[in-house]
Amino acid sequence: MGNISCEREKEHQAAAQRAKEGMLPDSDLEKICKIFQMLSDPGRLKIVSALMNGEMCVYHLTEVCGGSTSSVSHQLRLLRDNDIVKARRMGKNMEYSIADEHVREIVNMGVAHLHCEVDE
Amino acid sequence: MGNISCEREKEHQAAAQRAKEGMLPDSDLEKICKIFQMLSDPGRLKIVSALMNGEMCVYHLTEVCGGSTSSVSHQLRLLRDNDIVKARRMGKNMEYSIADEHVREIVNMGVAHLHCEVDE
DNA sequence: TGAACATTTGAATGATTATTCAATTGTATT
DNA sequence: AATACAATTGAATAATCATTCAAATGTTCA
Repeated sequence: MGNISCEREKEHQAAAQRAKEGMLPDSDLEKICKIFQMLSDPGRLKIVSALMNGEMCVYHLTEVCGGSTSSVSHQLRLLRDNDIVKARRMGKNMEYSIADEHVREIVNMGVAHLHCEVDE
Repeated sequence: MGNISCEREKEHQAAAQRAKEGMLPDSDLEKICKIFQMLSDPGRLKIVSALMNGEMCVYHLTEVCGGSTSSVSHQLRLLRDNDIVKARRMGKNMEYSIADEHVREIVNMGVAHLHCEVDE
């Protein structure tokens, strides 16, 4: 190994060393991935960004986001299982809302990245 | 439509109204999704978080992240095509690095979410 | 030019995933 | 209890995706 010839070899080995030492355990990486995965489908992201405006029931979510009640419900189940949204029953309806502030921040960060285009 | 009976019906309609008015166009939603999608695979997230420590070549990335050179290269291609990382050639090697500050922030946010557990 | 190194590519496989449709559960109303 | 409304579920299909292996490209050095 290490048979690499490159001017900046030292910096790279140092970076590699830091990366190895600081690398999160796989279990953590998988948890983080799950959050991103939940936001990586247009339909789900639409639901989440709709909920950023306040609590809503499935009926309204379907009206706002389009698609069938069933597909919205399936998406909500995934979002719920992965703690992106939370739900509570109010009579016949289920009220969905954003699970916590972190989710808001992550989504807002995605939106921010959209507007501020690439630097290089 | 609108035949919903629920105590908080007014709030929900207001939220739905705001959501409709403020909803990002599909093209924007898809762009944001792409970013999240890139970070939603453990292998890719590992690569990205390794690169948070500094520029590295494919050889070192493979050493740090595991897997085959080929799979790392395939993942890097996706990350590159979607502006998560950037590359430049240095002699025989390709040097990869994080594309911009936004990517760093989004990843850091994911890590932060990990430590600060659910509020409710 | 040829040999060795570093990385990329393409095609193929198997695994995950979103959506649809039909059937079902839970709740309120009469 | 029966009806209607709201949401969920499960199975099936089609689409997307990560990984592998073998072959190819680009680069340096003798």
